[in-house]
Amino acid sequence: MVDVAVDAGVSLKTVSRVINGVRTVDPEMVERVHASIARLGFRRNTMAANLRSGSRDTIGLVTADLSNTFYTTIARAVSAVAIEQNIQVLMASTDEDPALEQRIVRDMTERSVGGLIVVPSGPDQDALELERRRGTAIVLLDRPAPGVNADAVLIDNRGGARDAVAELLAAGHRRIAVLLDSLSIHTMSERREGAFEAFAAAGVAVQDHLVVTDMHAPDPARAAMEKLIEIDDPPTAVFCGNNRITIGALEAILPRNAPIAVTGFDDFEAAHLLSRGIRLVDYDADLLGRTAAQQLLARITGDDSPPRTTYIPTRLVDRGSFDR
Amino acid sequence: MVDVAVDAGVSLKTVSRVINGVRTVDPEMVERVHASIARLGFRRNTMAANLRSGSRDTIGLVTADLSNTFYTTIARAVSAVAIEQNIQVLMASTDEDPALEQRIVRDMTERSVGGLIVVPSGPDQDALELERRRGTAIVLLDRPAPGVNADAVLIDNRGGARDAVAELLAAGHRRIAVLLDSLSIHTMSERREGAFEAFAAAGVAVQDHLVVTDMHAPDPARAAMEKLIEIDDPPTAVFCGNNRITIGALEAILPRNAPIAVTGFDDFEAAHLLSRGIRLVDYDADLLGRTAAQQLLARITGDDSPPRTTYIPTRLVDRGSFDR
DNA sequence: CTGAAAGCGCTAACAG
DNA sequence: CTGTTAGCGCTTTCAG
Repeated sequence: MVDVAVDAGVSLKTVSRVINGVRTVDPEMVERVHASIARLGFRRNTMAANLRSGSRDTIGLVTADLSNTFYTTIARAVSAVAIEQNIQVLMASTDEDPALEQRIVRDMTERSVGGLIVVPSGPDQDALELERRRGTAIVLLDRPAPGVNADAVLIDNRGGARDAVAELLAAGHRRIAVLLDSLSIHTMSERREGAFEAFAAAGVAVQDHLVVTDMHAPDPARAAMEKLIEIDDPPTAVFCGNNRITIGALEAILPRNAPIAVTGFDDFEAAHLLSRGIRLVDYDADLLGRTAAQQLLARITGDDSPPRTTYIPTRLVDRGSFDR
Repeated sequence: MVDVAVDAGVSLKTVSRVINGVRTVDPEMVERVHASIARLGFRRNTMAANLRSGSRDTIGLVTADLSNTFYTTIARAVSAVAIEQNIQVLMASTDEDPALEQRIVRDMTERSVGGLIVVPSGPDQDALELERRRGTAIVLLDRPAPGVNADAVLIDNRGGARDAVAELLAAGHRRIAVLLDSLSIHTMSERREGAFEAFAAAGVAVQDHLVVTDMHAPDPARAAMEKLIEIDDPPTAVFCGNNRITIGALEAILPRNAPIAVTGFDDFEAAHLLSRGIRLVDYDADLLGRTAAQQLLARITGDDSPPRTTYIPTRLVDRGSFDR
């Protein structure tokens, strides 16, 4: 910047003003500075600028698994909101590893990010609350974190699951299997609660032997479904806790052409190409990401109202059977 | 850091040494410094550290569309490689907009990233070559950029398409439709070349009226396929240039149960759940991302051998018909 | 093995 | 409207 100042015959500060678009500079000087910048190929160093000014124009996005289409949509939405405001996004995937998450969060704060959007991985989020107390703006995404007094943007997991199961019950199903991932994942326990609420509301008892949990991937879900198909009074319907489980269940049901109605949480690519009609709990993942990003940017720009939790609504959609 | 130094009764420099794990410090002092750091809740400022030292521990990933599962897998792979080396990743999506890409690239270099992995969007990549000349390490991903003298990691698009079409020809198909996105996208023109090479090798003339291009989404692909099904001598097979096109073609073929063999580039989620068997050109997207990241890190750490292009191999896989 | 001083590239504060 | 001076938080000399 000194070189530019010398070349343009002005002071360092004037160059700084021109770069920052300060209005109160003689147009003729602005011209000269711009010419020098172009000639010398000057490029400002944002890090140095931020060091003195204390401004933060980067936010961090810490997701559980960047390869999951759900987080991908969110990454895109956050990125889109940020770029509009000339803010860059530092992204990292924790792979559901709490230790890695802590390292990433710490690393990001050391880079003085303006704020963090976090999908919390572990049950113990004291570290996150500590960061928040240190002054890092935090928005929780998809999952709340007990003990962390921050904004959260969540899906209406309970309502979505309740609606889905209520519909099956209304259609006359009485033996409904419920396949879930680990209940230590907040979304899963919420979806289970929602499903159970529907059972209770219909006065139907939950059949424990039809409820299977801890399915992390399609394969175990397929295996569990295969077993359920073989039992004496097999279920006539299944509610799947997420898209991986839905896919696994279909891997068991479709080849056997088993007479089981399929409903699941989350939409997935090409679900509409299935030969059999299914029902899915869909939601606007883009809205989820956007909302979180906007909330964070609001906090960064000074909003200090009490933390609030926003719920993204769900709706049941038809997929498969080439419906369009 | 000054506070820590005062608290521990040592000099600033000693604190710096302890933080950076310099061996030659009296263990007793190290102890005292660590205690003070913990008591004061000191957190080092990475940006300030990098300012003086000139070190770069961030890389940038500029993709065309973060919501596409392809780029997502890559994002995950890059992120995984980076985190192993304590490097953070700045990510942004250009949405195939060359102007936005230029802004993002510039913005990232101003943040003094150590290097950039770029999926180039426009045909004109002079700006990228300029950045490279300024000293930013650049690795091109998925697409080469004419005039940019940098490493590239690409899929063997030509070979994959050639193999796919050759297989159809070997199976006796003579009327093979070819559905593609815009040929201005490098991967598409390469895939077209590969397909045409297979036709030439088999001595079969390409039938122009069966070749349709510029399909950006499933919908136009479906419409095109519907038209092709209606013509007098309809194709007996179709080669689709990417997964969106394959999905669109299937939207036309499946409901009509049209007797058309389907082969396409790219795998997609739940492809194995289709009621009809299809063939897909698959490749290791994770490897693609890893390779690019490793190449970039090698460059950053001083590798100055001539730029080289790496090709990721493809292979044909069965999907659908519940094959597993 | 330790520390004082200079300086990374820029902006804030305060004159003029 | 323009310039001077200090200083962001750390690392790099270089001298003890």
